[in-house]
Amino acid sequence: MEEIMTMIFNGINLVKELEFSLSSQEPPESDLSNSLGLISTLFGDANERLTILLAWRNSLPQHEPVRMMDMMMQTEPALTQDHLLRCPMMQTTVEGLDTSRPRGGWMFPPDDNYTWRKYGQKGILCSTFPRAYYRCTHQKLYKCPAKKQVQRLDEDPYTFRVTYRSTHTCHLFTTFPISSAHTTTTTANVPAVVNLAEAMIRNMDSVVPLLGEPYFNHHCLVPGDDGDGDTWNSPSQRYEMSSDPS
DNA sequence: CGCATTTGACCAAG
DNA sequence: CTTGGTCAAATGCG
Repeated sequence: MEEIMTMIFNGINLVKELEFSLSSQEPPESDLSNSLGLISTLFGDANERLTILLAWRNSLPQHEPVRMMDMMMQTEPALTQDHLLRCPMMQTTVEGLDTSRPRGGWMFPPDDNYTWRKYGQKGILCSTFPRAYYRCTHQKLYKCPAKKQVQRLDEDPYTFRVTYRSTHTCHLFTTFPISSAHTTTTTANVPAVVNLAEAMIRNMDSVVPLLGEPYFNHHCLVPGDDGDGDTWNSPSQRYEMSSDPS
């Protein structure tokens, strides 16, 4: 939200500058066009982000989302979750999508308020893009077993599948905000989605301030009950790939 | 210097 | 053997 306000104020400043330049002299038409475009983009982006934020807030349950997530993960310690993160403005040009490392201008999938350390990356069969493996930064300190995989989708290079596994135990040792609010819930999966989505939006606001229209296509999957909990869900089978039945 | 990332090697499972 | 996941040395960065 802070970022949205910043964008609005920036827009206002631009308007003031434009007003000043108009009152003092007639600026070149190209400058005028640039200014107007900038202002329009800024306000447009702010509006879109505000709309999305409001939409998500309206869809939020009343419980505290982080707690919902924690509780769910603790009741299902072996749970694996898949999410799709859509990042339409990931890069200004589409070239270089095959690259595996961020360069200037790259925008990576929004994070989830946890700190992750990358420990591996591997090319995956039938997938153009490599899969990245992350574990919790506090794995050593707190024996935190949380891990995640990030995989860019062939059929939509702007979409990342993020697969979570194991629960974070690290925040039990930190000042992570834990309210004493009730944590009972009826549906286990939906709140996790909401939580992630909100986390993503928060992160978008703080990390990618000039990103236009961050919208997300994220799914939370009911994990297959494979019993041992030692296998990751097979994403390609758990997502309906409407366009590509690879 | 400490921490994170990169990347080839290694390993287990099928 | 192939494949996905992890390790760990090398490297980069603040």
